[in-house]
Amino acid sequence: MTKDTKTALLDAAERAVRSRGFDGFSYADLSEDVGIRKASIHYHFATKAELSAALMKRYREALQSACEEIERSSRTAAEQLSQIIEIYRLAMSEGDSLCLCVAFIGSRESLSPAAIDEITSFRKMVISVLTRIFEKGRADGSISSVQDPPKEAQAALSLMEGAQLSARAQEEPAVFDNALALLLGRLT
Amino acid sequence: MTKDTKTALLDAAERAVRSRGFDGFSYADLSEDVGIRKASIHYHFATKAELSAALMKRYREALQSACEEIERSSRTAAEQLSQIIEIYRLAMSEGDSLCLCVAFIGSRESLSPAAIDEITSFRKMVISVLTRIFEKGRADGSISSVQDPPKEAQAALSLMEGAQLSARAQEEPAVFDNALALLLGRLT
DNA sequence: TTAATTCTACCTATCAATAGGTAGTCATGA
DNA sequence: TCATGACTACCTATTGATAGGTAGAATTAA
Repeated sequence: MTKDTKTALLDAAERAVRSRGFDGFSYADLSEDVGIRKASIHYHFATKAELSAALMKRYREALQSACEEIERSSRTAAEQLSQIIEIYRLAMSEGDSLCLCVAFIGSRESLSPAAIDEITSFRKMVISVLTRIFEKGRADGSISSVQDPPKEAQAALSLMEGAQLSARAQEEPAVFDNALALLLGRLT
Repeated sequence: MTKDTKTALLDAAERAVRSRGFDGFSYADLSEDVGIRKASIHYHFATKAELSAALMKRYREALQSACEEIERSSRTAAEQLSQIIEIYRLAMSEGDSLCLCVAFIGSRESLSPAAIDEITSFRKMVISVLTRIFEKGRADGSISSVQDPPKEAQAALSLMEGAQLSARAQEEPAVFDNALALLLGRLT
C-alpha cells in the first residue's frame, strides 16, 4: 500500500503541475486529492523539491520507454513521428493540460537543481529520438524535404510544445492540430 | 512621478512574470524592486488580479503598435515576418525570459477573467497579423510554399513560443535560432 | 515460539515565514 | 486646503516544514 500512496501523490502532483504550474499547487491540495494529511506527505517526499525531481524523473522514464517502443515497432519514420505527435496531443488533454516538461519550464526559477537536471536529460532524450527519426525520414523518404535533422528535431519539439501552449491559451484543442498541420502534411 | 511609480511597478512585475511566472512573485518582491512599501503598491493596483490584467493590456497594446509599424513600413512579407521573429527573439532575452503571454498561460488557472480576456485578444491580434503576412508572402513570393495562411500563422506563433520555451529549458539562446532555422529558410 | 525491537505509514499540533490585503496617518506640492 | 502618494502598523489565511507520537506489521534473537 506504500507504493500506492506514493504513486497517488505523484499522480495528483503531476495533474496539478500540468494544469496549474509548480508554484500553483500546495501540499494542502495534494492532501485533499489523495486523502492523507498534509504532514504525512512529507513522509513520502520530504520536500517539495524532492517531489518535483521525482515527478520529472518518472515522466522522463515513461516517455523514454514510449519512445523506445515507437522506434522499435514502427516501420517508417513518418509513422514514428506521428506517434510522437500523438503523445503530445494526448498530453494536452482537452486543452487544459501541458506536457510536464513545458509546465515545469515556466516555473524554472522555483525548481531544485535535481529537477532541472531531469528536465535537461528529458530534452536531450527527446531531441535525439527526433533527430534519429528525421534522419530515417530522409533515408526512407517518408518525410519530405528533410535537410538538417537536428534542426528539424529542435523545430518539431518547439512546435509541439508551443502548440500545446496555444491550444491552452485559446481553450481549443483543435488549435494544436492546426499548428501541426504543416508538419503532418510532410509525412507520407 | 505617479506615472513613473506605476510604470516602474508594471516593469518590475513584467520582468517577474516573464522569468518566474505569475505565481512565482509577490508584492514583497515588487516592493523591493521598486523601492516602495508593499502596502503602497495597493494604491496603484488594488489587487494582484488587477495588476496582471493591466500588465497584459500594456503588453498587447505595445505589440499591436509594433505590428502595425512593421506592416506599414516593411516592403515584403519576408521582411515583416523576420521582424516579428526578431521581437520574439528579443523577448527571450538571454534565454531567461519568456514572452509575457507564454508566461501567463502556464499560470492560467490563477488569472482573473480580465487577464484571460487580454490574452485572448492578444493572440487574436497576433494570429491575424501573421495570417496577413503569409497571405502577402504567397502573393509577393517572398515566403516559399505557402498553402494555408491561417494554419501557417498558427504554426509560426506556436513555433516562436515553443522555441522560447526550448531555449529557456536548454539555457541556450541559440536553440531559439535553430528551431526557427527552417522557417527563416523559406524567406527570400 | 515468543519476546524485544525496529520499521512503516500515518496522525495531531504547531512552527516561522510569507501571501495578499486593509485601515488609518502623514507629507507635499499645486 | 486638499488631493495625491506614500507611510506605519496591522490582519487573516496559507505556505512548506517540523516535532512528537501511535497502531500495527515485519524482523530479529534467545
